Amino acid sequence: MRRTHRCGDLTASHAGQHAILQGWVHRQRDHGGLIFIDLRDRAGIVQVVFNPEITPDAHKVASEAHGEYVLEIEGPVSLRPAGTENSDLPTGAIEVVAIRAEVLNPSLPLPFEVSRDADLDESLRLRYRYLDLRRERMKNNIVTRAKVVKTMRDYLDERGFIEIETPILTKSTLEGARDYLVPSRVHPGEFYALPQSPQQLKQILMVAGLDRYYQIARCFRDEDQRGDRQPEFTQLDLEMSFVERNDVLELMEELYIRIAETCSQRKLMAKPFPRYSYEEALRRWGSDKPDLRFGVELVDLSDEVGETTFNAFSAVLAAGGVVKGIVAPGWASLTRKETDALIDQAKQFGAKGLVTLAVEADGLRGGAAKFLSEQETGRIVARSGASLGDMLLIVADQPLVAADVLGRLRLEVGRRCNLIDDNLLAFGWIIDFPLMEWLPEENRWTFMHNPFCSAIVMDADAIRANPGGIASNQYDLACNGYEVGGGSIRIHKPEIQRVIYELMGYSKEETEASIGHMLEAFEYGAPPHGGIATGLERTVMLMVDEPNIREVMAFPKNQSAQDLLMNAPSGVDERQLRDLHIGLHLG
RNA sequence: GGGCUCGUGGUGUAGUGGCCAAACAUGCGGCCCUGUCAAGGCCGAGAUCGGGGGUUCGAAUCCCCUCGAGCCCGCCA
Repeated sequence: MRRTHRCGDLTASHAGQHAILQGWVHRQRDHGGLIFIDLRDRAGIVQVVFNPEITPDAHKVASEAHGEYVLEIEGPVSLRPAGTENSDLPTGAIEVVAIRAEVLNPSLPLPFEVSRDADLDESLRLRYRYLDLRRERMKNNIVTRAKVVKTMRDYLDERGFIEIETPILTKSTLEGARDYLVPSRVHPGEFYALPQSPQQLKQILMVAGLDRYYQIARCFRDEDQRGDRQPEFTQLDLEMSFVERNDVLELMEELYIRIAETCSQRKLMAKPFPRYSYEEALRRWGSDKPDLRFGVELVDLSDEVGETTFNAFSAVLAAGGVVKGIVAPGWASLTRKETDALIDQAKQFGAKGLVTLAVEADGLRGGAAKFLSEQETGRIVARSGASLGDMLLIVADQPLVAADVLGRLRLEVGRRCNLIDDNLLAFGWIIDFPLMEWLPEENRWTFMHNPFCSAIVMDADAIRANPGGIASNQYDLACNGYEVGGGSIRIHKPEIQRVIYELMGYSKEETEASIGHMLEAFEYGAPPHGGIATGLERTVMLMVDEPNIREVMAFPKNQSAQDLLMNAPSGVDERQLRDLHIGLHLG
């Protein structure tokens, strides 16, 4: 290797050393006489100075170099002349005085500027991802991601975990997201599925006695994109034998504290992480992944309007619903148009409507105000703690709907009122989820977390008798409004596992076809076990304060699941399809 | 599948019916310039305003269709 130093590593302590550097032209400043080039490599930027009177050949190379040319330069590392130091640059005390320069490779004019942090069209960035990744912000994100992964590996290794890989070509599951399928050449008409997570195999590893497993696991889900969702993503997946819920929680909490303290500028809002039951999280913040960085908690106003003649409230209360609200500070000044937009948003979130009541000097203003008695409005204001100039946002609906809609509106309020401190990481555990949830459209039960999650009371008859009322051993890690991860203490007794599938509406045959291999494994001395999986990208997003999962992946796909750099997906050769016994029926 | 927002020189923006045969910054080309660090100064090239159709005396601007992008809802054990 010819290079002697990395550009960004040079400091005053290197002064006097002879350096050979290789890197990219970040910027060039041509003074006609002197030329300055900021040379950049992964470590950073250093100024190189070219003097035409001393080294005319090197100066000529520098004068022809443009942005992103790859240069090799050679010369002494020198303290800068007094008064020309640049304190903004880590290498600003020194410069390299070039005595020789060579263009290793030129660059075409760029489709966008690497040396500038600008908001660019994303399809352009993705098409030229190799240029995008040269930008400071993206480089930092990718480096931080590597640091997070290394922290995870080091930490789990210290605690006796072993990293085990599980197959990428695996079996399709009945429940969950849509699978990515891979046709089998050897078995016509049969398919592998890419794993949505290594869930079943990690449990089988526990049966295998491997005791403490982890994996930085790639997962695939063929669902539509979101800001925090990609078709393929990475999880920290782990599983432990002979543990209880608290063992997993404490293990993960210590890991995430270490990650936050070593990989992020942001500060932990609380440690240890607070724990809230699912019921409390929904009641107070309207979400099972609440953003705990700000208040604006939900208020139950059902009692305050219990006797009301206002039909929108009384009808809902009579049907077993609730009337709940939040206080938006200062929103009494919202225009009619803004208020209408808010109501539309509430409807999009699933509410039948939204009652807005502005707190003004002479009472409450809003469409519903005239239907409420003075006593009622007085009680509402008192209970909610709303002050002059605030606006009450009230939803009357079934408890889950009201909580969900207000939870989303709460985030909107937090954002728009600048109540959120960007510098904070507010982790919290959400525990005591219900084991199962009723699907009215399908007339059956389904699991809340995954079908392998155990109940706190592991009694087959009790579960059968009241599936929705049984508390489970599920736990989620939430942070700043994201679900970072979730896990559970699992079912390790085959007869209990069968009850769950029975409640989900599967026949004995369907159950055997789907998870017969696991049920069989559990007959051979399965240890009690539990684990968790957290999203790596979401973790890194939180550490570097990025709002989008694509910013922490080297080569993400766009909103329509395309890779714009490689141009995937793409058509394939007829011959490949024949080999796979695939015929196309395009609509 | 649905809703919302956006699409103007290479890039990022301004322009919301005539003042626009489109402006600014940056990048690009040329010239000048020996201590800059987003170097500076002067000159120049570069856009049929995503595409198609319509309304109008007149359209980047209004309407319809279409393509593309992003965000959200549905979906996501």
